[in-house]
Amino acid sequence: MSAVTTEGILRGSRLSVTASRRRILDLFLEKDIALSHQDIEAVTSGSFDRVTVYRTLQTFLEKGLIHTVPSSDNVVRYALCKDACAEGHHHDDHVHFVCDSCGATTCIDEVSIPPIRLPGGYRVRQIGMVVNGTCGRCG
Amino acid sequence: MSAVTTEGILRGSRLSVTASRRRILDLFLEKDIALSHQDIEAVTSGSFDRVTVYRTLQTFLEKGLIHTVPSSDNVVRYALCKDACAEGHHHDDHVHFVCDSCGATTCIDEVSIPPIRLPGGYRVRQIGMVVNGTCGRCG
DNA sequence: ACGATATTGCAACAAAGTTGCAGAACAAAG
DNA sequence: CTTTGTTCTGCAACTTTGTTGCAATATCGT
Repeated sequence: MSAVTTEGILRGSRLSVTASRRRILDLFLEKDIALSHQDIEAVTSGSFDRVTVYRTLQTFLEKGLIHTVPSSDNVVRYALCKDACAEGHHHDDHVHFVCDSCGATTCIDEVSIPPIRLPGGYRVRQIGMVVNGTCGRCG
Repeated sequence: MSAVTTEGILRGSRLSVTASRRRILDLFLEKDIALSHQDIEAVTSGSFDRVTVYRTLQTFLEKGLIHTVPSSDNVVRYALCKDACAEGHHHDDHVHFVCDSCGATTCIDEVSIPPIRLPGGYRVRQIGMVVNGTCGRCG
């Protein structure tokens, strides 16, 4: 298993390698937290068109490179998928953490979501879990 | 403990009782599912100004009458708080269910969220859980 | 280096949410 | 039931966020 690099991920995705894709993917690898469209815009400010960022995120989603993170505000955030994710079918059953202090959203891959029993009639397909609190850096 | 009524809730909230507030609160009680701004607009279509709906939801939030429900799309949905919620401080540790089929988001008060252990450094304040699947009516 | 294909930027648009302000509705008191 | 101070609503104008079509450009395999 090779180190996870921007180049490697892009090659593997069978997508054309372009400056914007490289840059955005770089950001995810470097920051290692979930990023919103706005976050990305703020950092790359003007290097690419707004539309390009939207489309890049959309493409990454479809190719299974990133997944969306549930949130209570109205902001969609995306995070890098780890190995187990494939196109269309996400292996996304890890806990997401949102720090009250620094606002960062991180995937906690070490902790998987506990099973749950629902009242009769409900059929469970997927479970999402978001924990709010303070992270190691801020606590 | 008295029955939960629109009038009762509004009185208790120390807010002025107005037509729009009564109507919106009615909707929550009647539907018993989480509603987005758009859902409300669709039903009340034009009875009130868009702005009034935004402000009413905002006010209800602040007074602790409703809470936001985490979701994976970019839509903020609100649900009625049960007894335990107070102004500012929500007792919101129940499971939310989103039906793939009918799209309804419901609060499952019967099931509380299992405790969880995070790696060192993290401090937990609140946990949110969203289950996707099919509900009793659709399954 | 070339040609087919995929990607980008632009412009225009649509949808979602916010703000200030004047007029209307409300609640409390007489 | 009327007055009065306060709160709420609707309007208009605006900002932000997200989408679409199309021409120009960059990418990739050969």
